Amino acid sequence: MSAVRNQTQAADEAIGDPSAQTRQRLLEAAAQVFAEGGFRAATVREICKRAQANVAAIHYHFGDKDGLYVAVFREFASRAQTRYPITLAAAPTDPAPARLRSFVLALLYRMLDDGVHGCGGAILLREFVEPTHVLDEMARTVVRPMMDALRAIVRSLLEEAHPGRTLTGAEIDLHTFSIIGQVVFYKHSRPLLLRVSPDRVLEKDNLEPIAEHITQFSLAAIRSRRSLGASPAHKSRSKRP
Amino acid sequence: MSAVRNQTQAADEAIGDPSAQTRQRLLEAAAQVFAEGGFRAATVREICKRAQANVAAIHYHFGDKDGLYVAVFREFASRAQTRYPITLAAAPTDPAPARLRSFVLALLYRMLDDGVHGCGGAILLREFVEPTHVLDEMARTVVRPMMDALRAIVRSLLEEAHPGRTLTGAEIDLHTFSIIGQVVFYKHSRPLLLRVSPDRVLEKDNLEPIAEHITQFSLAAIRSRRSLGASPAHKSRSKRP
Amino acid sequence: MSAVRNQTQAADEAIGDPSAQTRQRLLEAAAQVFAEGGFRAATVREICKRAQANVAAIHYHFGDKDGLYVAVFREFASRAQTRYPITLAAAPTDPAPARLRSFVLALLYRMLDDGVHGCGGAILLREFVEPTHVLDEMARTVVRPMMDALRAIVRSLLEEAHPGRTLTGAEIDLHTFSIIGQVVFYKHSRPLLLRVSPDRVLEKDNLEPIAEHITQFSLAAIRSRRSLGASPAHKSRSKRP
Amino acid sequence: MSAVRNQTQAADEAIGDPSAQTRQRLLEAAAQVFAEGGFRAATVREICKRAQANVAAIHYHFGDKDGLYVAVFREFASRAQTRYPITLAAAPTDPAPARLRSFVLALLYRMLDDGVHGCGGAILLREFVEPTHVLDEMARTVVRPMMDALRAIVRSLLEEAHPGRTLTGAEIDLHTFSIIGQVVFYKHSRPLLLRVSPDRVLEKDNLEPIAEHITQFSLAAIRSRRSLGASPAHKSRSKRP
DNA sequence: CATGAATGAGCCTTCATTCAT
DNA sequence: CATGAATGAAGGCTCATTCAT
Repeated sequence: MSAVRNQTQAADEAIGDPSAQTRQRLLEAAAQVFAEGGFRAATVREICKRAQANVAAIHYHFGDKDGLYVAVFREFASRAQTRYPITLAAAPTDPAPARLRSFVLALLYRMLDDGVHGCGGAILLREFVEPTHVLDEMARTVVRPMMDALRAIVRSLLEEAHPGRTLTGAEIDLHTFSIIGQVVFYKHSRPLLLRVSPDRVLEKDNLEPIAEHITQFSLAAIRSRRSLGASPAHKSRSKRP
Repeated sequence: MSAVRNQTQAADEAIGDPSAQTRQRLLEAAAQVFAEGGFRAATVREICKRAQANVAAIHYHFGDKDGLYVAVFREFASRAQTRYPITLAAAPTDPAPARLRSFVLALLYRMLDDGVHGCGGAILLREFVEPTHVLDEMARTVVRPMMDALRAIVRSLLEEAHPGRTLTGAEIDLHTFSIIGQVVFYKHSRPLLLRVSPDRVLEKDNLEPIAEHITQFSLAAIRSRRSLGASPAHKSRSKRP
Repeated sequence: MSAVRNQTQAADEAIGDPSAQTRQRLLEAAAQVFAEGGFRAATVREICKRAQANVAAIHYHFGDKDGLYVAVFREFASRAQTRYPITLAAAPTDPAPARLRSFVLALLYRMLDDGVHGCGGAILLREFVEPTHVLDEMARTVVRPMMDALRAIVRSLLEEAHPGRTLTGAEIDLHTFSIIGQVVFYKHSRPLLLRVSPDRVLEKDNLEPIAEHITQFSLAAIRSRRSLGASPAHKSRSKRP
Repeated sequence: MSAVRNQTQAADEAIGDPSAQTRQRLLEAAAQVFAEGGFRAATVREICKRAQANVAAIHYHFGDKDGLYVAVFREFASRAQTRYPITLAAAPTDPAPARLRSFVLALLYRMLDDGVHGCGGAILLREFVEPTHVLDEMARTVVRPMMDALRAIVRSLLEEAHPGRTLTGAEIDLHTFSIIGQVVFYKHSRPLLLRVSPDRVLEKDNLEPIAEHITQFSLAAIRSRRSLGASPAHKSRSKRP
């Protein structure tokens, strides 16, 4: 472990540094392999073969397979955040609906395109199924800020739609999840969609209509008189007026 | 493979048959182990130990580890369908909103209850991340009928809300996915919710409020004048007030 | 580890049991290899090759390399104790000098011949240089009883030689160590003896004269008036009367 | 190998030479690491880390790991001989008993002090267990002169005790070994002593009493009438009163 | 039929060593 | 000259699978 190169040290290196190049090739190859078969199925041999590096290079640069995994994860997380900055999608002064649209769009783009070859998302997805400690990190550094941003948007929208109404945390959360759920569905259920509705699989050319639909669907729901008419409590099941 | 016992043969056996009992114990144990660590991480030794069976028993009953996996999958798929029959959730004659509510509720229950009986859901989830041929089977026999049922409900609702409007397949699909997405979010993103909003993780005691929210949210969205105002085509990006 | 076979279970097996045979071959081969290069240098592959067994057999029978090592150690310790029972070397009623002679003889025999191929001693020796937890076990089960036996003999001899003198523990220990030291020298320093005095290396044909010398040397020392004239304390360095 | 620096060349360098300093640091660090875990367990990386030198430095200064080992060995052998010159322990004109005492004392000091300056003794000990070609060198340059010195002392003592008796080489050797055996026991069996008689482990504060005991014990034995009563031949086994 | 032992491939890791700077 | 990166060979261990009973 002590042989693992200092991360900042590595980051400081010029791009042209041959060492950094190997490190980068390793990172890219690992992303692919991890995405294809998961952490367990991935073999360092396969990764090294694709990166045209020696088996020992991984242990030199990243300490061990785990270290490589974490490095890949962070790499792709930061890339996604750089390319599709969710919180900056819309100016904070924009009206809430525009910010919602920006949010949905950014999230969809990120899911479709995240990472250079779309591996980042696949790896994240695996974390859902078999969480490791990197998921904790992701939850803290990526997901929570993102959710908080959406919560703020949702709160604005609900306050506009229901002036004077006091909003509970549960109400805001449920609306937030309804929006996120719609978006991530296209990522999570992609293998299924490929099999039952190949035409609707999220691609570049249908990303914007899908974003528009989700935005409108959600705006309509939030603005409806009913959206808060029913408290999240049980009595909500009684017939509506 | 030639040593694999004929399945119907096995099914025909009396319940009391010790062979059938072993088979069943194997199935239960395998479900647990597969759910806990995934196909790859699961070891036949661990499964056999829990099932109190011999290492070779798996190969006798199921041919190999793969065969066992498929058997487990089918077993739990059929169980879920028996317990929470989604298509039968509401009488076909019920009004569409009631059928929607039944659908959402059944789906949530199924997702939650999978965990109770040994992780059928967890295993299915893994298929999303790393599809095998059993996912094809699932898509055909389980998901497609379920989606078609929801599509029918959505169609009814949209027709009620927008009489005279000609609905495109895309419109119906997008609405359908918006509903399913909201529901499955609680399953797919559970590990994340546990980390960022532990209070909102789907449990028995908040299942019904969640179902109610999703139903109301979706109904409001569908009934809104705007829900179809924008066609799924690109022009939807024109500025709205 | 859980897969390691129960030891008593293995011991109960008939000698003819093929499983026990493999186990035994493994044990013998391991003894050789461990003796030749030490624990670290020994490779399971080499051991298995010599035992004509598969690499995985070791892990099946002994859990891991460590387990095999411990098993080898115990095997040879118990063999040595069976063949050259030190405490039984002489009847407890024999005169102390005879018991001393028996002790020395047994210890020399054991060192020369211990284990089937003399590996047991080599392995024990390595423990001295690089102690592992098996040395603790050996110290408890083998060395301590042996030393206690010798201590008793020494005490008898000293009491005979110095009637009325109160013996301290230190006095007895120092004499005990002087005897053991003479004996084990032939084992410990064998590689050196081979180089500087090849004629004196302990072999079967000179074992008895060596034993006789050590016995007489020690008896003479113990019986001498001076042997206790000097207390082990510092003042002992003053000139003797 | 061709890259290995000439040793005299290195020795000729001024002390202040950074290259010589590195070489020295490497030597010290290697001594520690070799002593701690043996040749095999020692890694060049660990040695270089402790010496704050580059991984390749070892190969530059010593050719390879083996070369380093030999260098360390020679370094510490010469140091020991400088500090505790055994053959010079007593003036050749001193009476034999005094010379014996000096010898025993010097040997004990050497064994104990090895540990202080970084484990020359520990490394030597390992050679006993797993001799390499450096042991040959040691036997020639260190052990043989030392043994010859003791042999001379023993011969003097025996001649004093048994005037007129013709001494055989075997007789002298056996007595010599009996003395050396007593001394080195405290080094060789130290790990065992730590476990069975922690109070008697050789330390600075009990070194002199131990030396005194060994000296007296041996003197008494040698001077006894019996010490040569039995020739090293077989008839020695005849019963004695 | 069912069991315990055996098999061989493959994985992660570590190490001494060498090669371009 | 000295450095940091790269190399390839093992090593211990695990696993699914298959034999003989």
